[in-house]
Amino acid sequence: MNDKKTYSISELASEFDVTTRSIRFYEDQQLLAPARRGQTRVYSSQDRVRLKLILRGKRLGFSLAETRELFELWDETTTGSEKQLNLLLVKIAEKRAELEQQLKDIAMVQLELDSAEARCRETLNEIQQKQQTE
Amino acid sequence: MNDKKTYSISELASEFDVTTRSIRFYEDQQLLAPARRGQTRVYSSQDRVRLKLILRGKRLGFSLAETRELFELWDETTTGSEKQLNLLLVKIAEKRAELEQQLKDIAMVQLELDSAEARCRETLNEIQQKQQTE
DNA sequence: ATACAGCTTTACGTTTACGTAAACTTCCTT
DNA sequence: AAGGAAGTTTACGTAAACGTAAAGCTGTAT
Repeated sequence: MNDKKTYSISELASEFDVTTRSIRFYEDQQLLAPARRGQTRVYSSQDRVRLKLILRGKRLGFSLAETRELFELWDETTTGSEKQLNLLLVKIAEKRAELEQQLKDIAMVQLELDSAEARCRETLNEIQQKQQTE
Repeated sequence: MNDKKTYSISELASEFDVTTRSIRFYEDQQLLAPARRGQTRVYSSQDRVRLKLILRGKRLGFSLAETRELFELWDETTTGSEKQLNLLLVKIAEKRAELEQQLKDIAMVQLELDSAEARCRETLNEIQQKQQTE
Protein backbone atom coordinates (compact mmCIF):
# COMPACT_ATOMS: atom_id res chain seq x y z
CA MET A 1 0.00 0.00 0.00
CA ASN A 2 1.02 3.53 0.71
CA ASP A 3 4.06 4.39 2.81
CA LYS A 4 2.87 4.03 6.35
CA LYS A 5 5.40 6.44 7.75
CA THR A 6 4.03 9.37 9.68
CA TYR A 7 5.30 12.87 10.36
CA SER A 8 5.05 15.42 13.09
CA ILE A 9 4.07 18.96 12.28
CA SER A 10 7.57 20.27 12.85
CA GLU A 11 9.11 17.59 10.65
CA LEU A 12 6.96 18.72 7.77
CA ALA A 13 7.56 22.36 8.61
CA SER A 14 11.32 22.01 8.42
CA GLU A 15 11.25 19.72 5.40
CA PHE A 16 9.25 22.22 3.36
CA ASP A 17 10.53 25.33 5.08
CA VAL A 18 7.21 26.65 6.27
CA THR A 19 6.06 27.51 9.77
CA THR A 20 3.87 25.24 11.84
CA ARG A 21 1.51 28.16 11.97
CA SER A 22 1.05 27.92 8.21
CA ILE A 23 0.43 24.19 8.31
CA ARG A 24 -2.21 24.60 10.99
CA PHE A 25 -3.73 27.40 8.99
CA TYR A 26 -4.00 25.17 5.93
CA GLU A 27 -5.86 22.69 8.09
CA ASP A 28 -8.13 25.43 9.32
CA GLN A 29 -8.87 26.23 5.68
CA GLN A 30 -9.77 22.60 4.98
CA LEU A 31 -6.71 21.81 2.91
CA LEU A 32 -5.37 19.24 5.35
CA ALA A 33 -7.01 16.86 7.80
CA PRO A 34 -4.28 15.01 9.71
CA ALA A 35 -5.07 12.25 12.18
CA ARG A 36 -4.67 12.83 15.90
CA ARG A 37 -2.89 10.90 18.57
CA GLY A 38 -4.46 12.43 21.65
CA GLN A 39 -4.55 16.07 20.67
CA THR A 40 -1.33 15.89 18.67
CA ARG A 41 -1.50 16.00 14.90
CA VAL A 42 -0.10 13.01 13.04
CA TYR A 43 0.54 13.46 9.33
CA SER A 44 0.46 10.56 6.88
CA SER A 45 2.41 10.44 3.66
CA GLN A 46 -0.76 11.43 1.84
CA ASP A 47 -0.97 14.50 4.06
CA ARG A 48 2.62 15.20 3.16
CA VAL A 49 1.80 15.00 -0.54
CA ARG A 50 -1.08 17.39 -0.05
CA LEU A 51 1.19 19.86 1.65
CA LYS A 52 3.59 19.59 -1.24
CA LEU A 53 0.73 20.31 -3.61
CA ILE A 54 -0.38 23.31 -1.57
CA LEU A 55 3.08 24.83 -1.77
CA ARG A 56 3.35 24.09 -5.45
CA GLY A 57 0.07 25.91 -5.94
CA LYS A 58 1.39 28.85 -4.00
CA ARG A 59 4.42 29.11 -6.23
CA LEU A 60 2.01 29.40 -9.14
CA GLY A 61 0.02 32.11 -7.44
CA PHE A 62 -2.97 29.93 -6.58
CA SER A 63 -4.98 31.06 -3.61
CA LEU A 64 -5.61 28.50 -0.90
CA ALA A 65 -9.25 28.49 -1.94
CA GLU A 66 -8.29 27.56 -5.50
CA THR A 67 -6.04 24.78 -4.34
CA ARG A 68 -8.75 23.47 -2.06
CA GLU A 69 -11.09 23.47 -5.02
CA LEU A 70 -8.58 21.37 -6.96
CA PHE A 71 -8.44 18.92 -4.07
CA GLU A 72 -12.20 18.70 -4.03
CA LEU A 73 -12.19 18.06 -7.75
CA TRP A 74 -9.77 15.23 -7.27
CA ASP A 75 -11.73 13.72 -4.40
CA GLU A 76 -14.91 13.76 -6.42
CA THR A 77 -13.39 11.84 -9.30
CA THR A 78 -14.40 8.60 -7.63
CA THR A 79 -17.56 9.58 -5.82
CA GLY A 80 -19.26 12.09 -8.11
CA SER A 81 -22.48 11.63 -10.00
CA GLU A 82 -22.58 11.84 -13.79
CA LYS A 83 -23.52 15.51 -13.71
CA GLN A 84 -20.82 16.24 -11.16
CA LEU A 85 -18.25 14.46 -13.26
CA ASN A 86 -19.10 16.37 -16.40
CA LEU A 87 -18.88 19.60 -14.47
CA LEU A 88 -15.52 18.40 -13.23
CA LEU A 89 -14.24 17.92 -16.75
CA VAL A 90 -15.19 21.50 -17.48
CA LYS A 91 -13.33 22.76 -14.43
CA ILE A 92 -10.31 20.71 -15.32
CA ALA A 93 -10.34 22.25 -18.78
CA GLU A 94 -10.52 25.69 -17.21
CA LYS A 95 -7.50 25.00 -15.05
CA ARG A 96 -5.65 23.77 -18.10
CA ALA A 97 -6.36 27.02 -19.88
CA GLU A 98 -5.08 28.93 -16.89
CA LEU A 99 -1.85 26.97 -16.91
CA GLU A 100 -1.34 27.54 -20.60
CA GLN A 101 -1.81 31.25 -20.11
CA GLN A 102 0.86 31.05 -17.45
CA LEU A 103 3.18 29.25 -19.83
CA LYS A 104 2.75 32.09 -22.31
CA ASP A 105 3.33 34.64 -19.59
CA ILE A 106 6.48 32.92 -18.48
CA ALA A 107 7.79 32.84 -22.03
CA MET A 108 7.19 36.57 -22.34
CA VAL A 109 8.90 37.40 -19.08
CA GLN A 110 11.84 35.23 -20.11
CA LEU A 111 12.16 37.27 -23.27
CA GLU A 112 12.10 40.43 -21.22
CA LEU A 113 14.84 39.09 -18.99
CA ASP A 114 16.87 38.17 -22.06
CA SER A 115 16.49 41.70 -23.28
CA ALA A 116 17.38 43.22 -19.93
CA GLU A 117 20.44 41.03 -19.64
CA ALA A 118 21.58 41.99 -23.13
CA ARG A 119 21.25 45.69 -22.38
CA CYS A 120 22.99 45.13 -19.12
CA ARG A 121 25.96 43.46 -20.80
CA GLU A 122 26.12 46.15 -23.47
CA THR A 123 26.32 48.88 -20.90
CA LEU A 124 28.98 46.95 -19.04
CA ASN A 125 31.00 46.67 -22.23
CA GLU A 126 30.75 50.38 -22.86
CA ILE A 127 31.97 51.10 -19.38
CA GLN A 128 34.94 48.80 -19.82
CA GLN A 129 35.80 50.28 -23.21
CA LYS A 130 35.94 53.69 -21.61
CA GLN A 131 38.20 52.44 -18.87
CA GLN A 132 40.55 50.98 -21.49
CA THR A 133 40.98 54.28 -23.31
CA GLU A 134 41.51 56.30 -20.16
CA MET B 1 9.41 56.72 -32.45
CA ASN B 2 6.95 55.22 -30.06
CA ASP B 3 3.22 55.38 -30.68
CA LYS B 4 2.24 58.81 -29.50
CA LYS B 5 -1.30 57.80 -28.76
CA THR B 6 -2.52 58.42 -25.26
CA TYR B 7 -5.15 56.76 -23.11
CA SER B 8 -7.53 57.76 -20.37
CA ILE B 9 -7.66 55.76 -17.19
CA SER B 10 -11.00 54.24 -18.06
CA GLU B 11 -9.85 53.26 -21.53
CA LEU B 12 -7.04 51.23 -20.01
CA ALA B 13 -9.34 49.89 -17.32
CA SER B 14 -11.82 48.51 -19.80
CA GLU B 15 -9.16 47.28 -22.21
CA PHE B 16 -7.47 45.21 -19.52
CA ASP B 17 -10.54 44.53 -17.45
CA VAL B 18 -9.33 46.06 -14.23
CA THR B 19 -10.84 48.84 -12.14
CA THR B 20 -9.60 52.41 -12.23
CA ARG B 21 -9.03 51.96 -8.51
CA SER B 22 -6.46 49.30 -9.26
CA ILE B 23 -4.67 51.43 -11.83
CA ARG B 24 -4.45 54.33 -9.41
CA PHE B 25 -3.24 51.94 -6.75
CA TYR B 26 -0.44 50.74 -9.00
CA GLU B 27 0.59 54.34 -9.42
CA ASP B 28 0.49 54.83 -5.67
CA GLN B 29 2.84 51.85 -5.41
CA GLN B 30 5.26 53.44 -7.89
CA LEU B 31 4.53 51.03 -10.73
CA LEU B 32 3.12 53.70 -13.01
CA ALA B 33 3.77 57.40 -13.41
CA PRO B 34 1.39 58.79 -16.03
CA ALA B 35 1.56 62.38 -17.21
CA ARG B 36 -1.10 64.88 -16.20
CA ARG B 37 -3.20 67.25 -18.16
CA GLY B 38 -4.41 69.52 -15.40
CA GLN B 39 -5.17 67.02 -12.70
CA THR B 40 -6.28 64.32 -15.12
CA ARG B 41 -4.02 61.35 -15.76
CA VAL B 42 -2.82 60.83 -19.31
CA TYR B 43 -1.31 57.45 -20.11
CA SER B 44 1.25 56.99 -22.86
CA SER B 45 1.74 53.75 -24.78
CA GLN B 46 4.72 53.03 -22.55
CA ASP B 47 2.45 53.35 -19.56
CA ARG B 48 0.09 50.97 -21.26
CA VAL B 49 2.90 48.45 -21.75
CA ARG B 50 3.81 48.75 -18.10
CA LEU B 51 0.25 48.03 -17.09
CA LYS B 52 0.28 44.99 -19.32
CA LEU B 53 3.46 43.82 -17.60
CA ILE B 54 1.97 44.39 -14.18
CA LEU B 55 -1.00 42.19 -15.01
CA ARG B 56 1.21 39.54 -16.54
CA GLY B 57 3.18 39.51 -13.32
CA LYS B 58 0.01 39.12 -11.34
CA ARG B 59 -1.00 36.08 -13.36
CA LEU B 60 2.32 34.56 -12.39
CA GLY B 61 1.76 35.30 -8.73
CA PHE B 62 4.26 38.16 -8.54
CA SER B 63 3.59 40.72 -5.87
CA LEU B 64 3.43 44.35 -6.93
CA ALA B 65 6.68 44.89 -5.06
CA GLU B 66 8.39 42.18 -7.11
CA THR B 67 7.13 43.63 -10.35
CA ARG B 68 8.28 47.07 -9.31
CA GLU B 69 11.68 45.60 -8.59
CA LEU B 70 11.77 44.17 -12.11
CA PHE B 71 10.91 47.59 -13.50
CA GLU B 72 13.69 49.16 -11.50
CA LEU B 73 16.09 46.53 -12.80
CA TRP B 74 15.11 47.37 -16.31
CA ASP B 75 15.45 51.11 -15.79
CA GLU B 76 18.91 50.70 -14.35
CA THR B 77 20.17 48.78 -17.37
CA THR B 78 21.13 52.08 -18.97
CA THR B 79 22.04 54.19 -15.98
CA GLY B 80 23.63 51.79 -13.50
CA SER B 81 27.22 51.73 -12.38
CA GLU B 82 29.39 48.68 -12.96
CA LYS B 83 28.66 47.31 -9.51
CA GLN B 84 24.97 47.96 -9.96
CA LEU B 85 24.98 46.20 -13.29
CA ASN B 86 26.69 43.11 -11.96
CA LEU B 87 24.21 42.96 -9.14
CA LEU B 88 21.51 43.27 -11.77
CA LEU B 89 22.80 40.24 -13.63
CA VAL B 90 22.56 38.28 -10.42
CA LYS B 91 18.99 39.37 -9.86
CA ILE B 92 18.08 38.55 -13.42
CA ALA B 93 19.51 35.07 -12.94
CA GLU B 94 17.45 34.70 -9.78
CA LYS B 95 14.27 35.60 -11.60
CA ARG B 96 15.14 33.12 -14.30
CA ALA B 97 15.49 30.38 -11.70
CA GLU B 98 12.10 31.34 -10.29
CA LEU B 99 10.52 31.06 -13.70
CA GLU B 100 12.06 27.68 -14.33
CA GLN B 101 10.71 26.45 -11.03
CA GLN B 102 7.32 27.65 -12.16
CA LEU B 103 7.68 25.76 -15.42
CA LYS B 104 8.36 22.59 -13.46
CA ASP B 105 5.41 23.29 -11.19
CA ILE B 106 3.12 23.82 -14.14
CA ALA B 107 4.26 20.57 -15.71
CA MET B 108 3.48 18.73 -12.48
CA VAL B 109 0.05 20.27 -12.12
CA GLN B 110 -0.68 19.42 -15.73
CA LEU B 111 0.14 15.80 -15.00
CA GLU B 112 -2.18 15.89 -12.03
CA LEU B 113 -4.94 17.28 -14.18
CA ASP B 114 -4.30 14.53 -16.74
CA SER B 115 -4.64 12.01 -13.99
CA ALA B 116 -7.79 13.56 -12.59
CA GLU B 117 -9.33 13.71 -16.04
CA ALA B 118 -8.51 10.06 -16.67
CA ARG B 119 -10.09 8.97 -13.40
CA CYS B 120 -13.04 11.14 -14.17
CA ARG B 121 -13.58 9.50 -17.56
CA GLU B 122 -13.16 6.04 -16.11
CA THR B 123 -15.82 6.65 -13.51
CA LEU B 124 -18.10 8.05 -16.19
CA ASN B 125 -17.58 4.91 -18.27
CA GLU B 126 -18.43 2.70 -15.33
CA ILE B 127 -21.62 4.61 -14.75
CA GLN B 128 -22.64 4.27 -18.37
CA GLN B 129 -21.82 0.56 -18.42
CA LYS B 130 -24.16 0.07 -15.51
CA GLN B 131 -26.91 1.99 -17.21
CA GLN B 132 -26.55 -0.23 -20.27
CA THR B 133 -27.04 -3.46 -18.33
CA GLU B 134 -29.98 -2.20 -16.34
C1' DA C 1 -27.57 77.55 -16.42
C1' DT C 2 -27.73 73.11 -14.96
C1' DA C 3 -27.06 68.53 -15.08
C1' DC C 4 -24.37 64.65 -15.73
C1' DA C 5 -20.39 61.88 -17.17
C1' DG C 6 -15.86 61.25 -16.05
C1' DC C 7 -12.12 62.60 -13.60
C1' DT C 8 -9.96 63.58 -8.96
C1' DT C 9 -8.46 62.97 -3.71
C1' DT C 10 -9.26 61.20 0.90
C1' DA C 11 -10.22 57.74 3.82
C1' DC C 12 -12.16 53.91 6.02
C1' DG C 13 -13.42 48.79 5.16
C1' DT C 14 -12.34 43.97 3.61
C1' DT C 15 -10.10 39.59 2.32
C1' DT C 16 -6.16 36.54 2.30
C1' DA C 17 -2.44 34.45 4.51
C1' DC C 18 -0.28 34.25 7.75
C1' DG C 19 2.88 36.46 12.38
C1' DT C 20 3.09 36.79 17.14
C1' DA C 21 2.02 36.34 21.83
C1' DA C 22 -0.28 34.13 25.77
C1' DA C 23 -1.56 30.42 28.36
C1' DC C 24 -1.92 25.52 28.66
C1' DT C 25 -0.87 20.16 28.23
C1' DT C 26 2.40 16.23 27.64
C1' DC C 27 6.36 13.94 27.59
C1' DC C 28 11.11 13.44 28.53
C1' DT C 29 15.30 14.49 30.84
C1' DT C 30 18.25 15.85 34.49
C1' DA D 1 10.37 17.43 41.35
C1' DA D 2 11.49 20.72 38.27
C1' DG D 3 12.43 22.22 34.06
C1' DG D 4 12.70 22.22 29.12
C1' DA D 5 11.08 20.83 24.23
C1' DA D 6 7.38 20.23 21.36
C1' DG D 7 2.77 20.14 20.93
C1' DT D 8 -2.00 22.56 21.51
C1' DT D 9 -5.90 26.43 21.35
C1' DT D 10 -7.36 31.20 21.33
C1' DA D 11 -7.00 35.56 19.85
C1' DC D 12 -5.34 39.88 18.41
C1' DG D 13 -2.12 42.10 14.84
C1' DT D 14 -0.46 42.93 10.10
C1' DA D 15 0.84 43.48 5.08
C1' DA D 16 -0.91 43.33 0.44
C1' DA D 17 -4.25 44.52 -2.86
C1' DC D 18 -7.68 46.33 -3.59
C1' DG D 19 -13.39 47.73 -2.66
C1' DT D 20 -16.37 51.24 -1.57
C1' DA D 21 -18.28 55.39 -0.35
C1' DA D 22 -18.01 60.53 0.08
C1' DA D 23 -17.20 64.91 -1.65
C1' DG D 24 -15.47 67.83 -4.96
C1' DC D 25 -13.58 69.66 -9.78
C1' DT D 26 -14.38 70.03 -14.98
C1' DG D 27 -15.89 69.91 -19.60
C1' DT D 28 -19.94 69.58 -22.54
C1' DA D 29 -24.62 68.65 -24.03
C1' DT D 30 -29.29 70.16 -23.46
